[in-house]
Amino acid sequence: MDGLKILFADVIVDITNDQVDNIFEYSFTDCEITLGSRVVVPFGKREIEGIVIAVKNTPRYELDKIKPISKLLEDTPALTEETLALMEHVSKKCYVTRALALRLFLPSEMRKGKVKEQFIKYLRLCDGVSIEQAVIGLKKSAVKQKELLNAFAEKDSLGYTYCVENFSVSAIKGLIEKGLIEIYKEKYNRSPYKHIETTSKDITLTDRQKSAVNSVIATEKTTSLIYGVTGSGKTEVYLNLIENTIKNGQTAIMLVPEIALTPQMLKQLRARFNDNAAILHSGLSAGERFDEWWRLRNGQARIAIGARSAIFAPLENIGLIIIDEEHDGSYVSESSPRYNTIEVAKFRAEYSGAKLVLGSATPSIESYKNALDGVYNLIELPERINKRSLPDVEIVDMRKEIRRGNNSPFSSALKEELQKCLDRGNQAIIFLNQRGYSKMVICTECGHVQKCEACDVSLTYHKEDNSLLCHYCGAKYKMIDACTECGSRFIRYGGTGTEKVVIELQKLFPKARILRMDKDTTQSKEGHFKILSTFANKGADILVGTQMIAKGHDFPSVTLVGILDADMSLHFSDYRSGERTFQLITQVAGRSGRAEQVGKVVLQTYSPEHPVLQRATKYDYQNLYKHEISVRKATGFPPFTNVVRVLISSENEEEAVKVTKSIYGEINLIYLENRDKFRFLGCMKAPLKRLQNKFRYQVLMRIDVNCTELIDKVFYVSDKYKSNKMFIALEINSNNLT
DNA sequence: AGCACGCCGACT
DNA sequence: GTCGGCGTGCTC
Repeated sequence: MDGLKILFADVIVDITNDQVDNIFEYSFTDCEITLGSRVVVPFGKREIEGIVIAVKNTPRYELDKIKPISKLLEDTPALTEETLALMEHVSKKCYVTRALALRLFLPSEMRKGKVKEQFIKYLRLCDGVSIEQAVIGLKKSAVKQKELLNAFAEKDSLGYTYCVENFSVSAIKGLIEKGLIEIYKEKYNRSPYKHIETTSKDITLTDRQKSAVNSVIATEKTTSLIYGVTGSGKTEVYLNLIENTIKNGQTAIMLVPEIALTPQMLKQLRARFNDNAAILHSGLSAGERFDEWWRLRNGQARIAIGARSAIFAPLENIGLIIIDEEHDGSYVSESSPRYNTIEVAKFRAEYSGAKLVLGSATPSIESYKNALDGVYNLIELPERINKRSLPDVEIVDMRKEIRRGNNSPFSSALKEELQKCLDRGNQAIIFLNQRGYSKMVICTECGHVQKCEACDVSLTYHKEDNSLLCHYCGAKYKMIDACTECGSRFIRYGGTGTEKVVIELQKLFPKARILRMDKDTTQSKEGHFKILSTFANKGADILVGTQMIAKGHDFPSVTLVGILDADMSLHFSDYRSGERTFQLITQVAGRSGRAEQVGKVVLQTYSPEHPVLQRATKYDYQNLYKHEISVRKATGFPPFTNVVRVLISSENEEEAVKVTKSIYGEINLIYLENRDKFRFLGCMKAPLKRLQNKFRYQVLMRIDVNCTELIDKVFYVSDKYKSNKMFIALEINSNNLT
């Protein structure tokens, strides 16, 4: 019989090393093995997990060297033709091995194979058993057994544990022995955020929302950009689009910028689509993520929701991808593979013929340019629902405050507004982008600043556990009581962090209940969710927090937002600092006055006349865009070029310098041949010149867009220098070049 | 990534 | 003389 016909498979083994970034051939006869199957293969002397990326009749390799596949891990192939193609794409675009790209598609717990499916036991009547007849057959004394049998009149199956609690083990056993009932197992899905209540409100779309929905459906363009002010009801548009997609029998991906935003989005999705929505993000437990992943893979759930990594959701027949707050920096991965979520989404959308919807109140300069150029379908939602006005933004000049002798983190204007807000029983949000107590610890005698031993950065004082933390490498030191240089006991704290703000606020408003939300208070499981729901349920009056409170949360009672350090991001030497600052202010401001009451924003700054701040107070995105785009065109920055950095790091500084010079030399040759395509080329120390004991150098360049082949060349000349002591990384349009 | 092979320093 | 350091190379 030719059922035993030998087939051959191209396999990617799960080893992320450049030297094993090859396709290995194996033989098999098991017809269950197909494209995308996860398998175990012999590799050298070991057994390694791998993925089948092709199946064929004839091998490329010499027959006697081909080993057979050891086993098939799951019957359902983990990847599909589409996700395999995407894997290849990511591997090429991000300059990473296929094995590393593959990991994006699988829940990490699936690889080591540790997490098992969980089963739950149920009881049901055996086939052909009638309750009435069975009850007659029982002895009179078997009261419990009779009760249990009768319980099946209501339901076909009962939970095993439920029966044990309500009847008894012996009753169950008795009935099983008589052949009347049986135990069966069913897969149990550990579903996250079970306890969140679903708010289902019937919503009628406004005309503008309706036409937005129609426009996305009608356009022949793949990508639509919904440019809608905060509170313009973008979410409702999304929900309608998803509904439409599901009705068409297709699937959808919905991305939000932060894990913290998934519960509230899930709430709305569950209200509309029940358990048709599955959540995918790193905040879930291993088991939860595993189950949610499989619910999507086998079609039980057809809507994937999550932060950026959910773009790799195992869905087939995708009809819609939504990226909310598309301008957000979190959509660009900061570690390898350094993928850009929007780029990945475009690939998936084009491959599947799906629609891609980008939504933002402050679109990225690049996206807005694409929309104006007609590459994207532009949809505008210029009005807030119910025509509520955006909150008033008041700029406070902190230089004047200091001259007046006010050294506290709060201006008198902010204090007044806080008082008013609290008196009225409303809630306030205080935003500043610095966690800990103080940014640095300085000796007043010799001026020495405490630094991390492994990195070239000052340490942040955390009062809560009386420690000094390095925010870059995570190192923790004991707080000093004397300067480590001169022994002086006079130590000053420089730069205010959230911890200090809470303490100072508590002094000013002793009766106020204050919550803090930053990386330190959200470490526990569902930590974000707990803090946010406490605040939403008015369990606190003031919420102090970093970046993570800026995004998308809806707190109807918040009428005041204080931005303490609007300058922080403004004076970064980054071409995007203006754009980022504008986005941040608009976003934080959007937290205020979401219900009936008019909101207020107090923006504290040392440069009140700065045009970006001026435009931000007027929500003047149009002029911000005009200004930014002309500057970038003139100076050769994205979206007209790509900023490419080759980062060279090593514990040996001399070697790093040597390699940097060699790489620069080689890139310079490329530059000389393509002068017209380059806007800049230079090599220098990285802004953060030492991190985790490694010295960091960089070759920086800006290359015209559409010249990706030049970036490829840069990669190949740089990558040669990589070794186990010399780290080389290529970054394209990275968010922060530290 | 591992594991084997291979070529030079300090030990019973 | 050997045990063992980790540099280099290979895995279908």
